[in-house]
Amino acid sequence: MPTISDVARAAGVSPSTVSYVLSGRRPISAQTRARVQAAIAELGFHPHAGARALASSRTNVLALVVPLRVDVNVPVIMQFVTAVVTAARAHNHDVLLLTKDEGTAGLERVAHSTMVDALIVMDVERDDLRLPALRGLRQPSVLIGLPDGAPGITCVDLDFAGAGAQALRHLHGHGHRQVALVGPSPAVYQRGTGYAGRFLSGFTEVSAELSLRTVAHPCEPSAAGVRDCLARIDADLPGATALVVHNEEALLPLLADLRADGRRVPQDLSVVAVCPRDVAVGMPVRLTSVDIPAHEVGTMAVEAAMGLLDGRSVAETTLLPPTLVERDSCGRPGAGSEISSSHC
Amino acid sequence: MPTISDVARAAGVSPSTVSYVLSGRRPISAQTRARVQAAIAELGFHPHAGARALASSRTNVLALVVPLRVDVNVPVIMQFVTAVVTAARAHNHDVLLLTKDEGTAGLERVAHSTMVDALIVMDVERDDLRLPALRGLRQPSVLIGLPDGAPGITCVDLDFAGAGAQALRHLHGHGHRQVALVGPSPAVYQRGTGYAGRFLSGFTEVSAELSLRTVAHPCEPSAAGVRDCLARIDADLPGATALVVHNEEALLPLLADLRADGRRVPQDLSVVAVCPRDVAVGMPVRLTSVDIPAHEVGTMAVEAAMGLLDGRSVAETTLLPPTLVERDSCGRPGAGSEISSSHC
DNA sequence: GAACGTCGTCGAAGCGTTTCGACGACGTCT
DNA sequence: AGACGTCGTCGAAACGCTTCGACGACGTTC
Repeated sequence: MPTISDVARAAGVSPSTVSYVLSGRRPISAQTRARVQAAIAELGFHPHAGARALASSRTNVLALVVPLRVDVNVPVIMQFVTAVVTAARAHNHDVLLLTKDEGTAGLERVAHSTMVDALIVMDVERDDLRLPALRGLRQPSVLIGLPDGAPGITCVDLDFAGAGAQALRHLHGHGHRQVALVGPSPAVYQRGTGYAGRFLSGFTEVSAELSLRTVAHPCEPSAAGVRDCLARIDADLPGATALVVHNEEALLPLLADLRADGRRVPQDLSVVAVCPRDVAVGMPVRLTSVDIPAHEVGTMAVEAAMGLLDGRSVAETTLLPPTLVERDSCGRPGAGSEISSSHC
Repeated sequence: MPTISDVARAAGVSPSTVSYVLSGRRPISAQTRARVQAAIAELGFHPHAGARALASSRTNVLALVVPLRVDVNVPVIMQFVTAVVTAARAHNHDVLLLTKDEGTAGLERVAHSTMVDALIVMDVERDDLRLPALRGLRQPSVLIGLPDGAPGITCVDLDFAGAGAQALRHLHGHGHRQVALVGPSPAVYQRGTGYAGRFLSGFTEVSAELSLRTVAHPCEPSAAGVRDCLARIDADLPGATALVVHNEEALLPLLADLRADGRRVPQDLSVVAVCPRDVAVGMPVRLTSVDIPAHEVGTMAVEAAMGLLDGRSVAETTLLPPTLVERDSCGRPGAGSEISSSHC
């Protein structure tokens, strides 16, 4: 492995000059620069990351903390991850993957040993134990999610309250007056993950504002859980003409159940999903959906981290506005009754 | 941030002594060790990763290359990832996440700049372009998958040929003589990912050996793709009494389709799936399945990497034997016909 | 033409570890 | 009692880079 001194010797300059060619921190004449670059190419020189980190106290590595729990939506997480990795690479950074189950210790380990320049933390809970630890670190951090109170840490997330509101307003606009919310799994609520509650509160507010009849039930993301949840909805709000489904995993079993039940979407029942675009499009019925912009959120989180590292001022909280895309799963209530099989 | 010298001063010893306490590479008296450890704890000392890497040429970081393509099975990938991260942590290593789309360049970047001690590469194709690059690195690598030929690189994977054979033998044992294979998406075959072909070849061999009538079709993992695939099977092998499904994403739509069609599992049609256990169990019908042991494979890959780093000798190829678990989706052909709705 | 900037380069001092050789202090063996 | 190991510790030299101050060599400016 050639070192910077080897390159310097080959180019007939000093090591510092090579360093300045690499970093661009001081002007170097075009000739010298060319010679140095030729030497670098010829020798196949790559600066030693550790040496660099030691001398510059910059690692060009970001830590990303992912949940490995199974009750979270794996494909969505993967979208976040790829977005973060891609965005980080665009800023010449790499990503060190930590799992949430290492908890506070993991964060402190990588931060204290100076393995990373900044941390991005997913699946943040409303009152997350890791927050105090993050505040104590020398490195800045960015949360994907929105804990309670003013966290004093940069946060990026979808505006889930707005999303809940928008989904319901859309159905109201189509004439629906009785709507049920199929929420995430009970475990998500119990854990105190903020987005579930925020979505629900947006939903509930609009429900009150427009005087709608609504119910909301969490839903275990299994065939049985879905059946259960639908049964409860039928019991509590038998006149429901539309469903808002904030539970990606439940989507497919739910649609299957409805079909097996002879309830057609959208003729007998309208559905608005909250999920990534590709999921909405891949369903048997192309679903009208509020997008979960994992890619944007992940990218913004990295941008925020870069901003913090560069000393730029960064908004403490960034909530991305929801966008609802109309597809084929929403109709007017009762529109399909004349052709539909009856349903009590 | 305290340094090793600060610790040494506080404990009244030299920095090298502190280092030896930390690494255990030389004997240190119990007293001294205690004093040093007290000082470490008191000052909250954490060795600087970069300095360590520079001095020892060991980073304690593994690179993990994941595919971020969407035609691969995201939850399974995530299982590999968590297995690798967990196993790596158990060996006091961290994981740097690379995406496959950085290709050869990404591998060389992290390897040449000495960011990692070893590389683990997922989604290896039969004739993978990255293989020559990996061979050229100073760091060892481990493949998850099995390329063609003797790769000269350590490989770990499930024995997919054995899995295909086992699935078909199981159905044969239940009396099935006409069986269709629902394969992965065509993209997987085209890409040359080895496991699809290996599974198919195991399936085909047993088919010939037992003189069964079989067909095999790839299957796009969408509602439409599944319908399509089932239609083709009905056309090519109308007497099929069982399905082997080597396509996790197709599973749910497929079962939904069958149900909508009035074909009950297992009374009218038996199904053997190839998928992780939790997926098989979470389906509307608990599926008899050949397990995809992502956790084991990921762990083994890390163990292999550690072995290589420690200079132990490691088998070049490790194929994990498949395990089939019986659940509720296999019956005898025709067993349910007396109660079933007729089906041509 | 003297004073002053700017530009391009160099030398050297770190950055915080690990590791190798050295070296007392002891115990053990003959 | 002398030679010889072993044990526990130290000092110093890397490891490969960045960065700061310095310093010629040139234009500019009055």
